[in-house]
Parts: sequence; structure tokens; C-alpha cells
Amino acid sequence: MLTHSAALKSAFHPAALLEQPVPSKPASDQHAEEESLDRCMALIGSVTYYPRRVQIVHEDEAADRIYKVLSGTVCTYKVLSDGRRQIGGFYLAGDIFGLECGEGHTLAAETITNAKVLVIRKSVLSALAGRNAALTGHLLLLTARELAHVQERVLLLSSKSAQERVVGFLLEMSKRGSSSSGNSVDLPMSRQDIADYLGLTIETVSRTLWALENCGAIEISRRRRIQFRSRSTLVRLQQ
Amino acid sequence: MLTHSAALKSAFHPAALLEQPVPSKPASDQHAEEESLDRCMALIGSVTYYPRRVQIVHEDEAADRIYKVLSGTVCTYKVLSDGRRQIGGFYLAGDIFGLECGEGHTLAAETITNAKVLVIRKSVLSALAGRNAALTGHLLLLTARELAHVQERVLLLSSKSAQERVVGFLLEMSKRGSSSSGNSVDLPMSRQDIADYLGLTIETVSRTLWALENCGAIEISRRRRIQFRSRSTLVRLQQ
DNA sequence: CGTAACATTGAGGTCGGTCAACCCGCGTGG
DNA sequence: CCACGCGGGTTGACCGACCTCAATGTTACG
Repeated sequence: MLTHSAALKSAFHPAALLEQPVPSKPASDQHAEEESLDRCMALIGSVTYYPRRVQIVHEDEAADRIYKVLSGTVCTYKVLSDGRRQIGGFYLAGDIFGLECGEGHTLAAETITNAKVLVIRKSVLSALAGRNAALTGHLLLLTARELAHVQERVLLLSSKSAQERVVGFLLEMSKRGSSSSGNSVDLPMSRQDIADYLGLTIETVSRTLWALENCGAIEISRRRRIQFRSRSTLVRLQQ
Repeated sequence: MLTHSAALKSAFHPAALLEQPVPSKPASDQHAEEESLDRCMALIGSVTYYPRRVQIVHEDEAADRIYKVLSGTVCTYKVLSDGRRQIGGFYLAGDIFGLECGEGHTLAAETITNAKVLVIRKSVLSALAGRNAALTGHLLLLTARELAHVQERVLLLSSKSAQERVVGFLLEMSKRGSSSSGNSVDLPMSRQDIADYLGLTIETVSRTLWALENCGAIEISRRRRIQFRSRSTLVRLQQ
């Protein structure tokens, strides 16, 4: 496995700010504020390019950074003592990870695909936040959102069947995915990643997908491209 | 803790601040700051007493409040469409719940035992936070901590056996519990609550506890009082 | 003492894990 | 061109942990 050194690092690139498309009209104050958080992070962070399947964060690393995915896909994970891996979450372009508190509870992170990541030092951010209370407020909002998301996942993992989990996953990815062009999703991750995310085995994921295809709910082309044939069936199966 | 001799509900009681014991020496800045958050919440919140097994928050309720448990035990939960209940977390004296973002993702909350709860309106808190950036910072810290905690739970739920879950639960409660006097825990919640928390059935929880007792790791007296006979065995079984 | 809520115990079924074989696409190298 | 290996994915047979259903036991409390 590759290490950090493989990554190309481009420190401090204010010009990137200008490249960002400015929305014609902010939908609300909240949006405008989030926009300002984005700009702030772009200013004080540094952009790094990682190839696929490299570790960005180690499990016991001091967590004084947060990360924003600019392109590609990243996952956070933890390796259990018996060697099994649990994926904490997938992060697509625009998502932020590393928000969880760094009291030894840090998850590791690695790239699923090639990825462009904005790395922000928390210390710098909080120095700014001292002067700008709104900034901390946005971080709080993001963290609370992530918390709600993880709690949803707790529900999914603890009391749902394999089929419900897989269906839930597909619907979630289709909702989030920039790569979900209307009626299909391009999954960037392998079956193993999905299994580790859902707390299942790779075989069960495979079998469940086959079952979904068999009952006409989806169609699988080129392994990682899922087409939705009957969304209503999926929603029903998800319970 | 706050000692309030008010009736059912007491709004705005600045005198209460003076009653709070001041730590002889703040262990760190962080501790001192958390203290200040506590005081702020005590100032703007109102204390409410709930009997056992009543709902504090409904599932779809607008989430403009956060709650601090002053005494007793509370749990958050969600009821699935098939009637099964998933418990999101248990909150003991000193814990805060309701931090998750209110975008329709709210969990319901109900008391396990009689409970004294401090209710704080988010709007009031954030109004204060506008002037005091540190305040938001503490909320952020708390939320990040909760996030880390829930992520630990995701690991526990997705890839551990029934025994590992139960053992993990017992150790967690013994670490947190004020009612855990040294070598035993008094569980405030029923077997059903534990089962719903761990994503198991009540029967499995019961059988697992029996197995733990049988192998000499614990001893069960009066149903909800668990004595630890061999902590090392438990830690080993937890993996 | 009697009742009801809570908890334990038992028998049997099922979902998903485990292990193993196989398939498929792809790059490499002769 | 084929042979080969390799990583990722699928398929099948079997088994065990946990769920389900049902009966029984225990505790709390009037």
C-alpha cells in the first residue's frame, strides 16, 4: 500500500477561490454562511491529490485536521482486532470528514478512488473562529448533521435485514451521488467496501444484489453501475 | 450538580448559579470552559421533572431544544415501521441529548426512570453564542464527542456477536454509571431496553447474561444489579 | 395473597456467515 | 495469438448464531 509521500501536495492556493462558481442567488442566509465557511477553508487549507487506495489518516493519528473532499471518494474505517474492517462512512465531493472529536477515537481514512482533498488544520480554523463566531456555528451545524446521519446508520445496522441494508445503501447513494445521473448510480466502491460499510459479507451483498435484479427492482451493468428499474419496489423493500 | 428546590418547572433562576460548587482547581482550560457552559445553560434553561416511562420528545417534533439530564436516566429512540424500537442512546445524570441536527432526523426521547431534566432552547443559546464564541465552541466539542461515541456504537453493532455486544454494554455502563459503585452496576433500564439498544432480542440478552454468570465473569443479584467477578474475563470476551 | 410486569428457559426455524470453487476482465509477457 | 496470473465478483453447500414462539418463573407492589 502506498503512503502519504505518493501524494502531490500543493500548499496554499488562493487562486482556487476564484475558480469556485458563485451561486447567482443565495437561497438563504444559511447557504450564504456555508459559502463563507467554504471560502475560509479554501483560504487556510491546502489542496492535496491522493491516488486511489492510499491511507490519508492513520487510526491513532492526532486529529488536528479536518478534510474536505473536492473530488473523488474517500472512506473512514476502523480495523477490529480480528482483522475485520468496519467502514464508518463514504465521503463524496463536497463532503467533510474528520469532524469527530480527537480523544483517541479517530477513525482512519483512505481513498477509494483518486481524490483531491482540502486539508484544514483545526488550530488555524479555531483561531479564526475566535474572531468569527459564525464560523464555529457552521462547524457545529455540519457536525450535528453528521451526527444525525450516523444515528440513522445505527438504526440501519442494528435492526435491519441484509436486503433492507443493501436497498437503503443504494437509495442513499443515489440521493447523494453526483454520479447518479437520474435513474442509475455509479458506485465508486468495491463490493468489499459495501460489505464493510453495511456490516455484511461480500457474498451476502452479491447475493442480495442478484435477488434485487431478479425481482426486477434494479439492473446491474458493468458490475458497479446500478440502474433503478422500480424505485417503488426498492422503497417498499427498505421498509 | 444543580440543587433546585423549585416546583415542577422553574424558569430563569440566577441564584442557582451561586449554589454551584466551584472546583477548587480547574484541571484545564477546557474544564473551566465547560463549567461556564453549564452555568449558561442553567441560567437560560428551565428544570422539569418527569415521571418514569414518559415521552419527553416526540419523533417528529421540531428540534429547537437541547436537554441536560440532571438526575435519572433518559433514552432516545426511534420506532421502525414494523413496530420494532431502536434505542439511540442512554443518557445519565450530566449527559446532554438532542444535539443532533433538527432537519427531520429527530429521535424521540423518553424517561427510563423518574428524571430531572434541564431544557434549553437552542434559539436562546445561539443568541448568547453570537456574543460568546467560546460557547459555540463547547457545544461543538460536545457534539463531536457524541459523534465519536455513536461511531463507536456503529462498530459495536455491525460486526460483533451478541456476547461481545452485551459485554461491551456492561463495561460501558460501569465506566459511565454514577450508580456503579466500584465493582458492580445498577442498570436502570429493562432487558427490553438493553435489547433494543444492542439490536438483539430480549431472550438473547437474557441467555447471554446467564452465560456470563455461568462462566464466572459476573453475578446477577436482584435482576438489574450486576456484580463484576472477573473484569479481565469480560475485557477478553469483548475482544 | 394476587396480579401484572418483567425475566428466564426451551424447542425449532432461518438468515446470513464460512469455506470453497468458479467466472470474468485485464494486463503482461512469451 | 495464447498462456498465465491476478483482483474482483459470483455461485453453491453447509452450518451455526440468533430469532421466534411459547411456556414457565420471579419480582414488585397493591
